[in-house]
Amino acid sequence: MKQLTKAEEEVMHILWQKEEAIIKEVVAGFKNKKPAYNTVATVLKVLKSKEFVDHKAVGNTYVYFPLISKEEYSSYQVKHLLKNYFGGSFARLATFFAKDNDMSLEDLEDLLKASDNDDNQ
Amino acid sequence: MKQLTKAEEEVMHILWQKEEAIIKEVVAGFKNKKPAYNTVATVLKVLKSKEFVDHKAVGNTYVYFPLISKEEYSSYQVKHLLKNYFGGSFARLATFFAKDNDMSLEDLEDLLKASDNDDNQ
DNA sequence: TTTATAATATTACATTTGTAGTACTATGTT
DNA sequence: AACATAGTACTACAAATGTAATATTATAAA
Repeated sequence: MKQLTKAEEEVMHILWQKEEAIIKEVVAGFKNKKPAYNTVATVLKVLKSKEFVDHKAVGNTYVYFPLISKEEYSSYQVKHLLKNYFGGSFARLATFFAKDNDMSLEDLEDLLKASDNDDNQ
Repeated sequence: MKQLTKAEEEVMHILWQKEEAIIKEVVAGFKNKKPAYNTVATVLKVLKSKEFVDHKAVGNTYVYFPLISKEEYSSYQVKHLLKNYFGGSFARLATFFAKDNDMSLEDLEDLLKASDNDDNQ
């Protein structure tokens, strides 16, 4: 799987959230500075060529949808991060995170236990 | 902080590992296909302009060294990942990781407890 | 049926990235 | 001093990325 660029990632986040959308809706999905319609169209064309999205004809327009789920891409990202920065060890990442946030490992375990009881988030 | 590209990231990993190095040593640090000397020189120039590395004159040559530690960049990466893929929640990342690796949360906690006793890695 | 509207397709162009050849410079060797 | 060697600097160029203007096409309205 290829890495998403910044612009591509933003568009994907919108598509993941909306599940499917026409170009206009993707533009609308941008929070701050909305890019031009054509800018988004170009990014979507690239994403299509990379097989991250596809589109289907609906009425007289195209509806775009993700081919890669957010979970699949998340998984890829986590693996990359673990492999390249934490020697492939989740424990090492957890330790790092705890230290980086001034927590003890116990704090972190509590946090996990707590989330265990949550309704799955 | 800017994101590192693939080529830049590889060079940074070598510099992080060696702590400092002349260009030739960076080239030697590549595992498989070693890029041309000039390729590495160019990447290093970009990294210098982005303030990821700097160099100092030693004898008649330049020695390159990181300005950003691997830990700082790791921290940035983890934050990005949490923010964009796990709603900023480490617990959610942990849950995802566990599920993605067919582990229960208990397994994960055990794993953390075990690493707790390790010599810090 | 001309005209407006909404959509996609085509084209453009600056910047960044990836890769590297050639030029230049300093120093060590004969 | 002339030459080889090892290093950096300069230049080049294709591909990818980011951004978007303009052109074309297909309907909807007048």
